[in-house]
Amino acid sequence: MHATKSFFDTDARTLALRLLGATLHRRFAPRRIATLRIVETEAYVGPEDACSHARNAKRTERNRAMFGPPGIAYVYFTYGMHHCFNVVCGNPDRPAAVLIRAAEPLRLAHLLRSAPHAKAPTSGPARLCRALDIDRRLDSIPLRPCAPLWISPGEPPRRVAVSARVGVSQGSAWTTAPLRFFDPESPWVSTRRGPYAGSILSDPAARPYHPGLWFLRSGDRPTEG
DNA sequence: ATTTAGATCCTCT
DNA sequence: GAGGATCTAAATG
Repeated sequence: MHATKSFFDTDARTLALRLLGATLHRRFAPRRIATLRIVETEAYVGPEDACSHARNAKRTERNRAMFGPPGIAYVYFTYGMHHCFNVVCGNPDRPAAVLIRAAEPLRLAHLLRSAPHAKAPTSGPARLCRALDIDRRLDSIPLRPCAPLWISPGEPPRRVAVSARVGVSQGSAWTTAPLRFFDPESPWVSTRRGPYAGSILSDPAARPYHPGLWFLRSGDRPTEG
């Protein structure tokens, strides 16, 4: 079983929630495929999102994958040394994507590459890409089975925690929008400090996405454990 | 345990 | 020429 087109063909917030617990497959060679459980995601919801690379629907050479069809990869390079991996969703008129921030290695973890002394080599978007050898060569590729990279549905986490997105530009309401999602029980989550501690999303299905500043009315409970 | 500075270069203005 | 959806090591309390 792999993710069908409709799995990705939805808004970014829905996909970010849907990807928690899903399985990420990285194919290094024909029979060398590492699998990981996705535990942390961020939604970049559309052209109105001031923190998105596709803000104002402005096309550039870098972000062109975000304007492509649902289910392709968007891999970008940043800070002179790091790559980050996103799953494209939405449609060409509403460029949107989900950043994969952390995953738990499940199988063939020995294939992963990491920094010499990294304790949590797949916790954090750039660490994950380093461990999985993801770079711009994989930008825009369709995420389908036997590709270098694909995703299959998995068991959702028991609970979902939500927080502001990490490291996004300051100065707009989008900076603090609750668009980062993670499994509060996973030790592989990248950070839980300060504003990123998160709060429990009591009923994800009951909080449908509405375009605009919907998140300003937020009533989630504080986390514990 | 928490904070800070530096790395490092591609992309866009 | 400036800044970035980050990370690490070093310094500080």
